[in-house]
Amino acid sequence: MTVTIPTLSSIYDPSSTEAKWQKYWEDNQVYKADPDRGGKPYCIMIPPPNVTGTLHMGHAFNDTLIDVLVRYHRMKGFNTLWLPGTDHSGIAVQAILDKQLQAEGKSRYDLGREKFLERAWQWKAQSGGTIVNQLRRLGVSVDWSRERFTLDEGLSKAVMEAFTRLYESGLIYRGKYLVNWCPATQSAVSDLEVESLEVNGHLWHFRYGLTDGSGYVEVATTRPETMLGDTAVAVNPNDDRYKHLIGKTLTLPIMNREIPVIADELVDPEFGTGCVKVTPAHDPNDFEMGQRHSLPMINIMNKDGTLNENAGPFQGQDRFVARKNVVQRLEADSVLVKVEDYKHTVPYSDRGKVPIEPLLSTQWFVKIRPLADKTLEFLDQQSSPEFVPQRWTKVYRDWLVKLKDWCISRQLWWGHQIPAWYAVSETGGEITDDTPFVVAQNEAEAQEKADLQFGLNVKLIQDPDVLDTWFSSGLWPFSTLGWPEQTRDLEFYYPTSTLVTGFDIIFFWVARMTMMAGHFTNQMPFRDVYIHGLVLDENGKKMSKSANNGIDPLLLIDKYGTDALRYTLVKEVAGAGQNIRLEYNRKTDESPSVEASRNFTNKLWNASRFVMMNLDGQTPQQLRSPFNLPLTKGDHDGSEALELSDRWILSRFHQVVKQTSDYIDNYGLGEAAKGLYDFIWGDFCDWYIELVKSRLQKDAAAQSRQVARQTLAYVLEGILKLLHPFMPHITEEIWYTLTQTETGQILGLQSYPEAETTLIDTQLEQQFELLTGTIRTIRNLRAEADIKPGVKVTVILQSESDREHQILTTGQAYIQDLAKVESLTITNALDKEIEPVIAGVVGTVQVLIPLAGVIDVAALRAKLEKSLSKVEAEAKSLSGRLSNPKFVDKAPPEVVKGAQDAMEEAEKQAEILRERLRHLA
RNA sequence: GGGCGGUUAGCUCAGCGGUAGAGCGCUUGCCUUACAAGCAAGUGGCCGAAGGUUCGAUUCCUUCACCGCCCA
Repeated sequence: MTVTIPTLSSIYDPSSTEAKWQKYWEDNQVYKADPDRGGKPYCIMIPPPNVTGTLHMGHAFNDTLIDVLVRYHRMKGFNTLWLPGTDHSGIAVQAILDKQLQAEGKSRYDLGREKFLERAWQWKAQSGGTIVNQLRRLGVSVDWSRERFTLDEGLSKAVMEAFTRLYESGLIYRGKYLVNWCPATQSAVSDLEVESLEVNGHLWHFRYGLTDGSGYVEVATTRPETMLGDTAVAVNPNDDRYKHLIGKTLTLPIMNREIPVIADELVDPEFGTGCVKVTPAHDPNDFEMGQRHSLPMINIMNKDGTLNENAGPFQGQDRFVARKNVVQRLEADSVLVKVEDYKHTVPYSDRGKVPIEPLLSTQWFVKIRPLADKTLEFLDQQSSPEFVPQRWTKVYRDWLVKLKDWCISRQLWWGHQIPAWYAVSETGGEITDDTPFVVAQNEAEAQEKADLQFGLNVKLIQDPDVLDTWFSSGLWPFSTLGWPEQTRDLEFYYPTSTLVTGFDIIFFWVARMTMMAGHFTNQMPFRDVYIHGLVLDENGKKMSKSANNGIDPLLLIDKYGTDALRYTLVKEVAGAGQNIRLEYNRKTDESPSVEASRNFTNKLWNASRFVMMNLDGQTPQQLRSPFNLPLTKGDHDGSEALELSDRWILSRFHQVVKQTSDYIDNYGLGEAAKGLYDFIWGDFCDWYIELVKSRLQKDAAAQSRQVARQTLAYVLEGILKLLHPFMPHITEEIWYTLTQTETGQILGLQSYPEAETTLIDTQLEQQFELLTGTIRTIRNLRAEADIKPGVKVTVILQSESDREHQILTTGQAYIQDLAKVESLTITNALDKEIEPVIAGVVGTVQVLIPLAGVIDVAALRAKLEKSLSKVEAEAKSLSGRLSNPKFVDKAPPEVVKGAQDAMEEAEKQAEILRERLRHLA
């Protein structure tokens, strides 16, 4: 059977190729994992994007890095699973739906919970696939058969299980505490969903009179309306100014409530007047003081941010309207002392974009210390998980140390409804703070429990609230594998290998996963955490919806191809998890850096095209390797047919194989990508292919020609494998064409190249550098002398060194070929002076090109003088160093030797250049 | 206020004890039939500032300046 390798078109077109392979991989379930196939497990869970979101650059970056790791490990023989999925993102989705309803003049309460959720699922079905489909365009090698969603049946079961278990072990409780209330979404939010913003506000000072009429105290606040809920004024117990007031009472203006003066260490005597008003139901610090001193907690606010019946005359007013009115009233009552401009930070709701209101309400909490402490034990005693780069460990650790209880209830409908059922018949049909409840995994179980506890047929109502989305995301690494069932997947793939994520999500997600995993699985959910930076816009600014400065990855994919975008993102990531900046022109949607990667794909394409054109229709398998591995010393099994350039490229290739694996194994993905770029473009295309061209001509020696073809095919196939994790589509396409493989053979499932150290010859590589250096010098001279590219020249190479002489002789055909040299003389000494001549030097080789025509003597002299001064400066610096006895004594011998060699060479070069200048005179 | 990161060629960034690199840009030649999305040859930097350690500092330490991020 003869298969012929077709020629490729001269320009690579990514769009059709990428679509073709994406479809093929998915249709044929190429990346479906099977725990029973054996091998060592390698598993990564996707950081689940919001189900209704769209793909942004952050996803493209994150998923590309993961895909490189996953594809690499798969090719390295690991039993690999990359599991895709999405989360339901409670607040974000509900906000969108509420907005839609608002546009229709309705609210979710008009619809009712059931209808609302129907609508939510509809919307998820309709727009929810968007991001997943966009994900496909990145060419990710995920196992689609295992795709998960946080509201799936399985994951919901995991959530119920986790909740009930935590509750039963006393780690979840319901209680009345101050929470961060977002009046816009009308839900409690966690500490993390609060963002502190600096604002230019005011500090209002007013007086509270002593009840006994003996004077007054002055307090200051940035939120005057809260005075309506004041239940004390506090001073520092050591503050001599106010000691005598402790225990007395004040009359609260407007409300005419008698409130005590209390002493508390928390009060900073230096701040303001040293007296602070205490509003326990509306301020975190005051709340603590209120608890310490058993103060009444008066809530003056409704959930929508308006004041309630406890606000007296201001009932029904919005909090900001009330603020103005309260101030006006205080002024009218002559208790307002002054108003200062005051810069301070105000907590804002991340989602709702309005100021947070600390509000006293009954919520569900996770008792965090036991969970955090256990996680800290893993970190401190087992260094688990391991952070890359290491410095993030401290950020993670510090956060766990100071972590407080986690409010997990959200006053939303879209999410996992809290599995608590209230015996409302006990409290007149209403859920109150005191209504007894049972926690169970489902209603039937709850009824059973309740019947036992409260008597038969007690009327139950499930808690209307849902859980924080991060509660379910915290279970993601194991719930996706089937937990709480002991599934085969869980047994084999858990704990996962690496978590790849941005530093912005360490607190939100990473810590929650480690805490949940520590508690439920008694181990950390991943071995490593690979933290990467953010993709910044062309001005170095964080991309955000509000700044509207996002760069659409799909636009760049359309323009340059997925592989080009992927390669750009990976290449830039070098270094220690820094942010990367993406060059971008908003007017033209062009990106110079992605374009550079696109050019690289085209280079690879054309190099492959060249190779294939010269294989006479043979595949690499048919051609076989140019040698038989393993090569052992003294073996002559075909390797003697290898020419210098063959041995050189094979050495370089295996060097790069080693380097690439070393880098990837240590999360140096950017370095690996750049190394491949340099090898492919520099070594393979610029040198090897150029060197081999003459051997591929029809009239070349048959054996030499065959070995060149074998080497080309061998190295090209290796390149495709090495590059595949970074650029999966183009490499798959070329490999498919090159190997004329049987159906079902996929490059992504081939073995990654292993470094063959017997083929690495650093000495040979060094020698080769003299040849390339010589070629460069001749080219330089030609360019300087303005010799047309087509014109062949005569060159004399003179060196006293036997070593150099020998290398030049071995490679003389290369020099003649690549430097367009007609007649090449290699000599130890010049027997007669040749003039006119242009000259240069490389190593200690004198390079001479005699010219029949006129030479621009002045230009040549300038050039020689420039080279000379450079070389002299180098020689001087080196000799200075070498004449310093301290250097010779203390520096490592190889450094001293290196300096000596370099000085000798520099001096020799200087001598040659001076000689040439003399001749010019 | 506390912590972290950055400051290297015109631009975007590597390098991090032995005297500086890439891509893009720029200059000059080339349609040398794999590639003009290319080839070849060039140009371009007292490596933010000042001290210190060292035979030697862009690289390590200290201080400072500026930019950015996180936490209060």
